[in-house]
Amino acid sequence: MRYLTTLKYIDVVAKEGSIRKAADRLAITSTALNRRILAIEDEIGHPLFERTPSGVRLNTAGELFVQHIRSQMSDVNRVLSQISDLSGIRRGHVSISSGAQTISVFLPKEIAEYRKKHPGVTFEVLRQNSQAAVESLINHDTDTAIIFDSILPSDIQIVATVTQIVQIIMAPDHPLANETSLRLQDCLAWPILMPRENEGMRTLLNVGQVQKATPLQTIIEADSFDMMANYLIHENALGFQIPISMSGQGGIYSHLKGIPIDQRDCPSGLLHIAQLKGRVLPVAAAKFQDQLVQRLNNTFPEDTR
Amino acid sequence: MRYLTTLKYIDVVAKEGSIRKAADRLAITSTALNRRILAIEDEIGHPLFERTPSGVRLNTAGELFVQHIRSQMSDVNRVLSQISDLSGIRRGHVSISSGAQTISVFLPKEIAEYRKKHPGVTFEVLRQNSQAAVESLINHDTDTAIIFDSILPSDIQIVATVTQIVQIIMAPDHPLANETSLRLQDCLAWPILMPRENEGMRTLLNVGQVQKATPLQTIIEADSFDMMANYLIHENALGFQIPISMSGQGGIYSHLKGIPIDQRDCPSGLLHIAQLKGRVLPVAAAKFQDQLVQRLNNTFPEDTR
DNA sequence: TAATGCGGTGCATTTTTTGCATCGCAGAAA
DNA sequence: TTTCTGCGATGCAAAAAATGCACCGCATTA
Repeated sequence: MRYLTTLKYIDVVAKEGSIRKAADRLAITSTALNRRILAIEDEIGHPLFERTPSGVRLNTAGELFVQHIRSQMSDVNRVLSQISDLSGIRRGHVSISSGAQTISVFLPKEIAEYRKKHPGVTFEVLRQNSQAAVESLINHDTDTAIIFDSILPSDIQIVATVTQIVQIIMAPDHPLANETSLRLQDCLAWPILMPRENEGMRTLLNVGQVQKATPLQTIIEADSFDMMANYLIHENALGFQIPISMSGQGGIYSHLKGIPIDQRDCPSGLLHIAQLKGRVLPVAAAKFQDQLVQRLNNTFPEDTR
Repeated sequence: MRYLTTLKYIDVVAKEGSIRKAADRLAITSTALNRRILAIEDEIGHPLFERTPSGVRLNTAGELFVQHIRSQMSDVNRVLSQISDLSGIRRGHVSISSGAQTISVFLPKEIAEYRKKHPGVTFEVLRQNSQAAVESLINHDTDTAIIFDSILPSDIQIVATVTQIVQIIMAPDHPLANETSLRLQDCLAWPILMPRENEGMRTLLNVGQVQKATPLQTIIEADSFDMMANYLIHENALGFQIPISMSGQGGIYSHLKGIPIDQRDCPSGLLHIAQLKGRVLPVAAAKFQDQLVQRLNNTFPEDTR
């Protein structure tokens, strides 16, 4: 969209923090870019950037304006995708934030299913913790997010929620593999693979650990659930995962056994599908989100919404 | 805003229904305008207008796009007004739809009071029936609307509501002027000034008239309440008005007596302050709307919200 | 103190936009 | 029917705007 170039430029400058760097990225001269910015500041009658010796930084007016720009640009995309939808082209692009828990098993399955119906739609998947995911939603960098157990700010709209009991995962020949429920005490004797601090699941586990003062033998802290799952093949250790990632065939988790932790030791978490409040999603994103919501609700109907 | 010119042009063409007429209004050549439109249609990859021998008309894609344009433009205005607000300039523009009942007494008082605090703010007041008011809100032609007794569609957000009992108004020396409440039967002997059919108040009056089969002697039907009020000075007739217009000193209504109609004969109506759902109003408009809402709630606290 | 990297500016060049004259076309009017 | 009018589209030259180049002043850094 040609008429949006200036806006796009401003956005890039804001992100790069420097006119010259932005110009470089946009493949134009810094002077051209500089002048566009001066021109629009003049038009607005108020500077958008603070000039510092090392570059530029948005001032308050700039913050307001850039926020507006981002919402405009994503709205244009929405309208354009609606328009292409009219001609039956059914193309589009969906951009998703996902936590580490859901990204490797659940999401690929869903995307594949969606693309069977709409092969023209492309995807972008970002693995982000909940804070980053929220930020991406606000910046219109992503359309929808799958966020595990985090309190979300009020400008984020929760579209669906399911409860997920934390499970202890292990190799199928592990001595504990035949239990139907485990307490944290049962795990003391075994090496533990622990999700890192900024993962939502860690918060849940901390509850039990702190309350019971259970000194788990954490041997690896990682932010990759896949890495931990793969490790379980090699050492008789214990890891954690939520049911949504255990379900379905294929992938590393199907070779592992998952046993729920007793609720007294570890509360169950909430898995949310969320989007920016008030935002109208592009057709493709909206439909994909619908699919996610339906899938969650069908797979975990016991949920207390 | 320079980068919005093309969008503005499209909007005008859509409204005029003809490229040449729009070009005329925009003070450019039809060819320049035509080419801008062709260019953007090309960019979108889909025509926005249907070409007819007598001009152009929006197609579905165009409808979508124009709707988007309007929301963009009003959003830009909002952001700009927020930005000027930063520099303490406090300028802005408020655009209001009002029904005939409130436009001549209530609104001027409120606007004057607002402008005492914010002299930089300009106003635009449109006298419209409820359908037109709703349409104006949807098109972003007005920011806020005062609508009397109408069922509003779901894309309109009601910000405040007060109940308004219909009053019979008359000259202060009228034989009925000392009653505290009147029934429609009491009015049969007098000439009646009746609001026109498309006014909300007329609907309320019809209820009583039809139910009771009371043959009121309507001598004048008018869509101007001021005209009717002024008429009462010259002939001992009866008119109708709602309390909000009777309150306050000054103006024609302060010389008239208003007596509520018995609720059995005429239901009371609802006066709404409304805006487009989901729209973030410019600062000036939002503050003015706040003032209206507060005024209504303070003046008519008995309201059942 | 020299060097580096930043935003801003004057000027020639390139690209885009505009206006004029004109075409083809489809209803309206004669 | 034919003529006429008003519509959007297009070729071409003129006007306007955006761009790139060379360069400035300035503050920080080595």
